[in-house]
Amino acid sequence: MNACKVNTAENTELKNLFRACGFQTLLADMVATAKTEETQYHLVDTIEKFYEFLNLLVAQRIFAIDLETTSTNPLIARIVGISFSWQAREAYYIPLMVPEGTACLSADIVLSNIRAVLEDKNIKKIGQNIKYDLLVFRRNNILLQGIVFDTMIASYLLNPEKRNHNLDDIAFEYLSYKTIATSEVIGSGKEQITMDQADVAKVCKYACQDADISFRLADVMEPRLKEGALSELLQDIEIPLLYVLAEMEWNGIGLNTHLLHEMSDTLTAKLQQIEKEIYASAGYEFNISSPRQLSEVLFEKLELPRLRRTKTGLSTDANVLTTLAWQHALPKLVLEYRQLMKLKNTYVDALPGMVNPNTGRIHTSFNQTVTATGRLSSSEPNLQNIPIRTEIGRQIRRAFIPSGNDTMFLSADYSQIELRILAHFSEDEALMTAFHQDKDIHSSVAAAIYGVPIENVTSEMRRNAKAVDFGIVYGLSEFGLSRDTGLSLEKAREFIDSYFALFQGVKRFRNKVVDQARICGYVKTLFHRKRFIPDICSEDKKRRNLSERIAVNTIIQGSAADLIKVAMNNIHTRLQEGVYGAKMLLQIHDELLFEVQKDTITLTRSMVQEEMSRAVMLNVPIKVNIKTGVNWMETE
DNA sequence: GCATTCTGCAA
DNA sequence: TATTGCAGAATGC
Repeated sequence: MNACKVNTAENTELKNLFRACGFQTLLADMVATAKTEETQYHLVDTIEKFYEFLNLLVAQRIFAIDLETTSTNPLIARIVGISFSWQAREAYYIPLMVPEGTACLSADIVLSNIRAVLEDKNIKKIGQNIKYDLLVFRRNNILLQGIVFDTMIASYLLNPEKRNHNLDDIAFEYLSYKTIATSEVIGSGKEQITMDQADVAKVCKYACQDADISFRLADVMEPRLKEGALSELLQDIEIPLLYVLAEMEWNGIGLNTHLLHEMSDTLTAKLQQIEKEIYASAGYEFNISSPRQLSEVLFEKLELPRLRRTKTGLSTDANVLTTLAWQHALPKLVLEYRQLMKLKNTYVDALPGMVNPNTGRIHTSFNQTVTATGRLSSSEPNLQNIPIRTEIGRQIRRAFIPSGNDTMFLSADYSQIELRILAHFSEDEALMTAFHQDKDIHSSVAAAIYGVPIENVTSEMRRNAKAVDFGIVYGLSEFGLSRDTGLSLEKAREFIDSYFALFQGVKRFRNKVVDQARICGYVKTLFHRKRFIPDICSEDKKRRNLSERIAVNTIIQGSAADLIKVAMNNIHTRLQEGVYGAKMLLQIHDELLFEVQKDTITLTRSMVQEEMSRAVMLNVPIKVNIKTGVNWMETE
């Protein structure tokens, strides 16, 4: 049998996988391959064929669609071709870009003829990472509608911990199908497709395969989702959300690059100054950014105490340096240097380069299939970790600006949403009461633990209580708590004990979660998002403990993620009423940032407030704080 | 060039 | 030796 080409590394990997599953069969016999399967892939490259194709297309109620493009960035990409499949092992490819000198259908004619089908919400579409296609179509003034299935999202819901949800991996997992390697068709896959590298027939084969596989996957994955009670989560939350995320990515956010350039110059001057002081303090010049060279200075030259080790040497992280700062001037200088260098390299200097030349704005990617808990992630650039905690860092937020003088930012954030969800699940009397009475939750917890009236809670008491509240959400240990509060291990243990004595509902909830996880092997969120916890019964205490923390945290963090996704969908629907003059720009886990027309700001404010608060009914109130400002710093 | 390690930013 | 992420610089292969 002629199995497809598999490189050595992949081959070994597959064999190991099969061994792990107890299979002895030869690799070649196990895997269906592109080369041994009968497929009918049609190249639609003449106007006659296109009209034939069109006749078939308009008769379909559901099909898979896939775009070949010139770039991985949908806001730059141009369409190379479009593939369709509405029957297993059969697909059509319409090239829109071909080698120079070759004839090709006009993109205008093709797009204008298929537009009605693409924009018909009653004609169902399937895709792999279809948010991408949605954005590329939008650049071509086509508003894709009727999306009912995304194989990437389906794979994510079936196993959110999987690292790759690319089509090749999913096809192998659910269809035992080994695709033609992309590299065989168009090179490394990261390069742009140029017609010198690949002729149309090859691209056709690859494009048709993707649409075909996507179509077949939907068929296989749908029952799997039903089995896992995940269909509603996909249809009611994730698929509608994909449109919202595409809209947010499309909108982008304005950046005052001039301000950032000024900040960069200031930082450069400060850094040079600190650098000089560090060299003077050390006695010689070295690379401050190199942990290895720095530890040589700190621990060999200056003979400062060696506080903590890493895998490869001595740690020089902020904790270590803060402790060492008591004994020597250098660690403090390095801390300052590191802080400024971090801000400069990661934000101040990097962000201006991410501005899209066509729109003059920053367009992040919101990834829907990355986190194990159901949260979104943001990348290129990550706009979910813009500094806020230190004054100098916070200044960076001033550079994020609304598009014009008639617009402002509006930010809306959930107040203590994770603890409210904890109160909801645990039905803890004390916690529920505190929220019903709208008490400051950390002060309230401090008052209970220290046994003082809430007005007598000191800032230190509150700080410690806050650390425990965080700890509960993350799954706490006395070590972690003592590390965070500076309390002794003994004190930290006492603190935790008294917390659980007072909040017995929380204790019961934790035990219940762990028991459930042991029994079914997974935990579920508010909207039935699942995460498997295979190590929950591990013999290894460390792994077991980690699994228990993961179990508790996933329910809380994941439910909070579900909740804000529902709110985003509902707000998006409301915004389409058209009376608001507002755009959703960013989601930062418990916060939404909007750009709003000044004259509709009151209206938008109350709508956002309403939709976020009523996204789901908990047994405690949901509180939302809303602020407006002329830049992102002013809305904090 | 690519992967790993350390570091540090956010919720 | 607290949960989830992304990214830059140094470093090693």
